[in-house]
Amino acid sequence: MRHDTDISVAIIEDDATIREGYAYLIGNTSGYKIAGTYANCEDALKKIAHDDPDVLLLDVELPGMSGIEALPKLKKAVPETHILILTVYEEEMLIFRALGNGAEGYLTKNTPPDKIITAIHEVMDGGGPMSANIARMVISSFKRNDSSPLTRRETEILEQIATGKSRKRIADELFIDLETVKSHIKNIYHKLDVHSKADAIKAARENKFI
Amino acid sequence: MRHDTDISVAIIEDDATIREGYAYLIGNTSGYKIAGTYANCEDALKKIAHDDPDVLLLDVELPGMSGIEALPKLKKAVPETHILILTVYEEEMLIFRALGNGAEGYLTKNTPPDKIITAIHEVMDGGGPMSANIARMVISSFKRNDSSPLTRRETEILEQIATGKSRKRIADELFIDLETVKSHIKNIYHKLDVHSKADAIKAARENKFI
DNA sequence: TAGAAAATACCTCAATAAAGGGGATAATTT
DNA sequence: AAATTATCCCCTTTATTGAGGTATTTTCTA
Repeated sequence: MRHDTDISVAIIEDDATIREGYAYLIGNTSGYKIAGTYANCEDALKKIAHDDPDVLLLDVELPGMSGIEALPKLKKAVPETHILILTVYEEEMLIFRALGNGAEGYLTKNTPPDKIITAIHEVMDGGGPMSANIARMVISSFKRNDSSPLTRRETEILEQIATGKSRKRIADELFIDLETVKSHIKNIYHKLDVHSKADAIKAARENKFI
Repeated sequence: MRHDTDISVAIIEDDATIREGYAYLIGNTSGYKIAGTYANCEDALKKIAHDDPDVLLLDVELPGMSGIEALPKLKKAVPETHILILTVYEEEMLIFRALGNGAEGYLTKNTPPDKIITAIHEVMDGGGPMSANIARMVISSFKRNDSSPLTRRETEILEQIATGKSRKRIADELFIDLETVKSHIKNIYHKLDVHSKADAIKAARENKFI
């Protein structure tokens, strides 16, 4: 039985078998209906405003425009639609680019059917469904390196430098002398074996010291 | 029945009722056992190395040392233990500080018992269990503002500035003239209504333009 | 409680970067 | 065709940076 309150779902996926599989799964789940299915982003961008789905399942590797490239355009076409990435790719770069471009969830393709349905519901409900390993990667991206060579004060000062503040301003805000800040920076550079602000920030970020 | 392969769980929670409730739940679930329960972090830090749990459920609001302060010390005491935050607090600041300090999951206290058990298993398995709203906050933290006033090039240059690079270096790396970079910066400052690097970075970060 | 580590402050120096102002003209996009 | 974006050029003045030192006080921690 179909209701007006059914959650409408659209799919962008180039593999016809997979696409129809998902459509079959969702179309036959009570409370859900299919608003449209598209084999590529170009096609989707033409039709999606009319179909206006509640949730869009988006593949990232597609012929033509990639799912990630299409994200901002899709967001513009259907701002209310919740976009859920559904892909085999698990590279950090892709995940963070997808989330940065407006994806509200990220599932890998080994996700069992019932979890996909749950995720659709969750994203509608203000959640951020992620596969377990994706969630761990996302959490890891926050984690500081607990064996940093920098002292607490040095870390604090390098963080301030990374916000673009001048040494003078940092000194003022930390209520210490400019010369003290300069000493700390000197020590930071020695420890990180760098000779410039940019290199220090780069080294510290790569190693999660800041 | 208890096995050597049971997942051992410890709990730091000041409310005795809640603490014993969790202990009862976990102790009576097949495949799980309680390694220890503590009412505060000071107490936990004394005993946890001996109890050596696989997973630690950690409250953030505690008398004495807070859970977040204790995180690095706990990590040091039991580096192999997976730490799962279990709290009523949902402030962004707390969440990001907890994850930055080594928490591998974040659950709110309305999480039903079966989900807590699942989360314990998940964190052991390399996942990053989070309550739905926490996951959304975490995902949102990655999302760029799609109505930035900055052009693509301006955004790119401001990102480079935020890495601490000099204008000259940015010009070299983008294969454009120093004067071009200066023009872009001029326009960025105008658009963001700021008069310095630090303020531009701050404004852009706050508004998720970069 | 002694020694180590961290944080603090001071000095000099040359080189570079930043910020603000004024322009102009290609190259894209819409 | 108009608007936006990207590019390049000139000027000035002040502020910042990075590198070389030394030295004191405070705070851990073994």
